[in-house]
Amino acid sequence: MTLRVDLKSSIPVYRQIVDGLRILLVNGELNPGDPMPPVRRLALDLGVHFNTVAEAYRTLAEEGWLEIGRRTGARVVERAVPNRVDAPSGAAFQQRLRELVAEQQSRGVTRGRIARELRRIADTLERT
Amino acid sequence: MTLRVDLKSSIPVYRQIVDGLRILLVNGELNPGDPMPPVRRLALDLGVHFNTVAEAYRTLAEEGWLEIGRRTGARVVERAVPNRVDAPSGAAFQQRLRELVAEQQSRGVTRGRIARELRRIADTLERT
DNA sequence: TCTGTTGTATACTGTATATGTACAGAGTAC
DNA sequence: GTACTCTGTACATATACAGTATACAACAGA
Repeated sequence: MTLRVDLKSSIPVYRQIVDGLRILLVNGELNPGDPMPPVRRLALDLGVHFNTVAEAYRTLAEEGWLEIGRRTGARVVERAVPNRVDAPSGAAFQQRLRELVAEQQSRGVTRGRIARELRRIADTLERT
Repeated sequence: MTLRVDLKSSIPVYRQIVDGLRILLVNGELNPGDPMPPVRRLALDLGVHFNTVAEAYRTLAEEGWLEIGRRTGARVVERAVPNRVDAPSGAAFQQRLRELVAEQQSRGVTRGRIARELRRIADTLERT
C-alpha cells in the first residue's frame, strides 16, 4: 500500500492518512472486500501511534468507505454514491484550488507549469 | 477588498487570511505601493482579533509580499520572483491536488465536472 | 474454554490558535 | 518641540486539538 505521512507538516497526521487512503479508495486501488491492515501494523509502517490510525479509520468509516469490527479489523465495503445535495462544497473546492495555485505562483512556479499540471490531472480523470 | 474567513473551518483563521490575501497579491488585485488596511480594521471586518490579522501580515511579510512599519502600517512591496530551487514542492502540490480531487469524487461530484473545473482554472491562468 | 489479536475508551501532555492587555514606535497638529 | 494618537509588537492567558500511553472489551480460532 503506497502511503506516506509527513510528521513535520502542519496538516494533522490522521488527516493525511484519511486523504491518502481516500485516493486509493476512489481510484480502485482498494476495493470492496479488501481487508485493511490492523491499526497497529499500519501505525508501525508510518511511524505513528496506532490510535492515530484508528482515528483515520473511524473517519473513513463515517464516510461509508470502511466497516470496522472488533476482532475482524477494518474492511473496505461497497459504498453508495452520495446524492450530491451539497452544492456549497463546490465553491469551497474552487477556493481551495485558487489558494493552492496562488501558493505555487508565489513560490515562483510559472503559470504554464501549473496549468499543465492541472490539465494532466484533468486528463487522468477522464481517461479512466 | 474581497476577503472572507470561515470561523468554523478546521483551517486556522490566520492562514485563511494569508491564503486569501496571497490570491489577491498574485493576481494583481493588490499592487506594490498599495497600503493594507490596519490590523484593527481588517480584524473588525472579518470578525476576529487584530492579533490574528497581525500574524497573517507578518507571514506575508516573511514571504516578501508586505513591508510593515510601526506607524506606517503594512504596505505591498515589489517582490523579487524567488528562484525556484524548491523542486520537492512540486510533488507536494500534486499530492494536494490529488487529495482535493479524491475528496470531491468521494462527495459524489462526477469526474467530468471536476475535470472541467481544473481546466477552467488552467485556462484562466494562461489567458492572463 | 483459553488465548491472542483486534479495535475502543479514557486520561494525559504538548503544541498551536486566538484573544486580552499593556507597550513602543512614528507620524501629525499645535 | 511636545503632546497626541494611530500604528504594529510583545507578552501572558484560555482553549482546543493532535498525538500518545495505557487499560479495556470483544471476538475468532485452537
